[in-house]
Amino acid sequence: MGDSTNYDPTIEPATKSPSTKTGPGIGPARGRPDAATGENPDATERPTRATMHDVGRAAGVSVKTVSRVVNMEPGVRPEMQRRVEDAIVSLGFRRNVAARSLRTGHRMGSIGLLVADLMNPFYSSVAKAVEGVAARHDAVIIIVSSGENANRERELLLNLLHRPVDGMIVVPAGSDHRYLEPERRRGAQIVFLDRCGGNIEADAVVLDNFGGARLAVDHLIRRGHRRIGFVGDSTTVLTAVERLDGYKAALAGAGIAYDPELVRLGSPAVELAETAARQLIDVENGATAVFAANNRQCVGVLRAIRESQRQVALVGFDDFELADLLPIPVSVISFDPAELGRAAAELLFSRMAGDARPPQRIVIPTRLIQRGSGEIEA
Amino acid sequence: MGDSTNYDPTIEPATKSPSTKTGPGIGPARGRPDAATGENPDATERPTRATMHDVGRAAGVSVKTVSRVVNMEPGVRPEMQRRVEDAIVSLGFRRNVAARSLRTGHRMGSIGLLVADLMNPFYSSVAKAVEGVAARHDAVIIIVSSGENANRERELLLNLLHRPVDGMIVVPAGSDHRYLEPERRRGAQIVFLDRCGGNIEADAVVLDNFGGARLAVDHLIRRGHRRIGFVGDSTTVLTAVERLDGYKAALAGAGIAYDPELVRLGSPAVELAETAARQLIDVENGATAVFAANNRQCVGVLRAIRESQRQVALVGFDDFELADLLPIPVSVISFDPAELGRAAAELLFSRMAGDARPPQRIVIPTRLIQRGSGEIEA
DNA sequence: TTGTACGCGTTATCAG
DNA sequence: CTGATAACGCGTACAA
Repeated sequence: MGDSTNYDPTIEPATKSPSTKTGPGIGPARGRPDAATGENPDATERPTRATMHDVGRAAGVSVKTVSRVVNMEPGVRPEMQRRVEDAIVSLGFRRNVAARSLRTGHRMGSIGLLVADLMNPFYSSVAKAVEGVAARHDAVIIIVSSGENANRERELLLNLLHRPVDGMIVVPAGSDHRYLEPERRRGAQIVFLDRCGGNIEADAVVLDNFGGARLAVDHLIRRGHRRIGFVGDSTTVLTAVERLDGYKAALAGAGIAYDPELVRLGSPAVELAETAARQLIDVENGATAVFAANNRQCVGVLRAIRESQRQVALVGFDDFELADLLPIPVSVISFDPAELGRAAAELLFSRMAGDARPPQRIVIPTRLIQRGSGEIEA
Repeated sequence: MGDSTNYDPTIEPATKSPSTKTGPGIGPARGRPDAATGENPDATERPTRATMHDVGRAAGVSVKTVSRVVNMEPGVRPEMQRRVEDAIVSLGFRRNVAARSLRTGHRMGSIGLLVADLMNPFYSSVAKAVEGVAARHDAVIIIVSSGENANRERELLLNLLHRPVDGMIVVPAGSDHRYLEPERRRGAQIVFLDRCGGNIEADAVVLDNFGGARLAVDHLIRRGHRRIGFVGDSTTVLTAVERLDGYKAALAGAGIAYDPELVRLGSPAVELAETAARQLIDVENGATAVFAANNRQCVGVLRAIRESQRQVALVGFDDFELADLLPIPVSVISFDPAELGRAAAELLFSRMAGDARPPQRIVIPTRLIQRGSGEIEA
């Protein structure tokens, strides 16, 4: 799709005037650095970017010397150095990263970050943390979002890997990443975040989903609840499975039978979660407490509870701003999303620097924050 | 800074084994496509990425034919087409975007997006919208954040423009962008978002800051308030000035004297805004209402009001999630951040496609949403 | 219809 | 210490 809207159309030539340099056409132009050492008298405007050749010509040196200065290689006479540096600033020269990477193998100074939804604060925090680490390594991040679509994820991943980027941090939507095996063999560095990759041995930085969910449900059970609802992602998402397992384990630990009627799984949209929660609490013998397995769904459940007449306890997974300012402050399983991003980014850059340890699996701990909503008694 | 932590160190050679192809060293290697048409018997693993040459060799055709297939140019015999396509999938070949752009002028299929803070929902929404438009044009976005630092902004901007990217969307932190003039003359496309660029004639997509602020304060005045506080950004930020002007205009329209004591300007950090708001309301003859000029500061004011004993009216600029679920639902000046991002991105892509109209200035309207907090009477 | 010979801007090799 | 020159992977005249 999107072919007709591609901005790489054939109309371009009309816009761009034929380059004023590099000679009139084919053939070995600029073979000689132009005997005239002074200014160039022909051009009133310079439509093209300055290259190392331009800098060299302006400074009266060869490209290699310019390259040496730019890359801070040793062995350049101070005077040359200064001449080149002056030319660089006066021409506004900057190294072309694309051309550089072409030559050196692959170091674009960019890493890819694939998330599900940029607007989710969880991913924003991750992105910010990743960007921070990247900046310290003089790299930038290319962010794309899959919208939880496995096909799109695959397309974007392969696209980015072949741009190429130096490495990738991936919050996977799909569950089968065998297609990345060839890329990894070719040296692509990939770190999974929040969820492990499927059918692939790769680094991953994840949360203690099981433990966190168990903690939440244990807490509700201790408050006397026995009919505890679960609103979470579809089980195609690994984290959802783990959180559901934690929920089940807590119930089992208290001798409470698992009731599928109290479990609602679906896409992490606020509206859907709200509907689901309504079905759990606004019924006879409904849930007296709900565990919301992610931040979006927690908001949905919150809205459902507000509309309802009943006092329903709630614990969410993933903290959110203003949770403490609500009429009934929301208790949550909390962790630091930035920590996830940071850990993943550090691991990635360490890999790119040559770290060849076997695939790591880093688990970020979670903890319970009591604010009121989870402390409502049954 | 960051030199020592650069991940482009000299240790790399140890990691990468000398390429198994491209011949043993200097000289015109691969001048002949290797008479052996079948498989290559030497390598047990392939550490390098497949190139068009590899595909051509595997399919028994020349690079040009591969290029034709890849770019869907006409004039390739169906059989060739199939052979090439088979080779492409079996080798996992993808066009190297960097190399391509090097040749064709500059079309990296990537645009830069500079924001102040990725974690601010406002910028997240913008980023998501921009990414959506970019995706429809088969482009990706490189996101960097300035942290409201003008020097860093300049560094990042020039860095990105010389990577190169095809275009940039910029939420400026600095107030002087003359350094972008040369870049623009060289054909760089730059669209400013939320705030206009300084000392430069360029496209901009902005909000009706003046009108929105005036609307908010008018509303409070109509409720009988005469001591209305203002918490906003430092006046180095243009939007802050405009919103302050709107505030002043509303006061003037009602014959209320402007009192600098009621105005607090500073960085958009929640904690700072909270402190500032406290100074406005927890004093004798303090403000009975507050206008918070951005979403972060609104949260700060909210916290201050909650801690205070007094009933203080509040209107914020920029809506936020859960505003309607708070004990006193927050009235806001609302607009669609996604609309800003969309408009800026569409304009940018239109420019890149050759649109040469004079610089545009697109203003996104704002409106008041009444929820309760702004309707508290004086 | 297909292949050959460049050149894009940079880095690396090897002579001067 | 410095410079000529060959790649890197791809697209484009032009020849075959």
